[in-house]
Amino acid sequence: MVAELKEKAICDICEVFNPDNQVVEVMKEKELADEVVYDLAELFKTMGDPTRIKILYALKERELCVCDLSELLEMSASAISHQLRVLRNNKLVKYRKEGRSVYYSLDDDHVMCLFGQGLEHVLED
Amino acid sequence: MVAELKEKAICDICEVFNPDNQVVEVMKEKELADEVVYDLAELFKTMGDPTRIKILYALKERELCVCDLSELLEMSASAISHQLRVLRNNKLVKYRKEGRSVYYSLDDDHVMCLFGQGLEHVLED
DNA sequence: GAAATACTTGAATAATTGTTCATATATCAT
DNA sequence: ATGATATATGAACAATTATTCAAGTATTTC
Repeated sequence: MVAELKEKAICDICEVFNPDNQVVEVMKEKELADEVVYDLAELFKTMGDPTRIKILYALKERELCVCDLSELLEMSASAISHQLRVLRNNKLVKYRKEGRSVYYSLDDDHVMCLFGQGLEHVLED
Repeated sequence: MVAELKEKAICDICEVFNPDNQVVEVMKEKELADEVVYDLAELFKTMGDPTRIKILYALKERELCVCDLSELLEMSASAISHQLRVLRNNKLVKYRKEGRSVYYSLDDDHVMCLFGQGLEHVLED
């Protein structure tokens, strides 16, 4: 059962179920296209900051506005807004305006998947 | 069958099979411990550089020595060595000495898992 | 309209980072 | 020992980055 799924898996822990997925193809390539390398680096760099990690984690269940995040992380609204822009530019969060508030939420599931995988690495040994 | 596995999953795409895994527990927490936040950020920051992405990807199947990597990426051995140190410090690669060469390889599966998840995000839309 | 609130943005500054260059260590061949 | 090869490391420099501060826009309330 598990073996069956593993056929298309990149590794034992993280399974990719989408059968005709580009990822599997790209991972088989000998060299990565420069653009892919650059984009990947940008993605990881974006997740490579404690403030942004906290923001993403805070958004894991519910959407929050800038001032919610500002209070939660005990940082200025300006600092939070700057970081949200970085997250937005890298498609890690999306937003929704309501009155004078702007509500942010995670853009897709990949973010928390990466989080989980990262934790696997960090928590081991 | 898949549903059965999904019970313990963090998200639809990336499955965590280890049943008594710390990750699942940590992800349920409201707040992340500062140390975990910092370590996660360090991990992602480490993967957030094109040169290091290329090194990791080059090591995905076979171990390589510094001068192999140096030729492959067309960079000085010094630059490669500096980056390998960063990767070593963050436990993303391990090494093995043989004569005057030092062979580097990926430290564990998580690295390529993160890669796969990262690609999922980068390649979509 | 005026004041208040929520957020964004640009400039400035301090801190961090990637690469280069020079130098150092270790191993091997002669 | 000497010279050559493979790697590591420290200092230096340019480039990038996170936060702060001040000023800007947009929306609501009075």
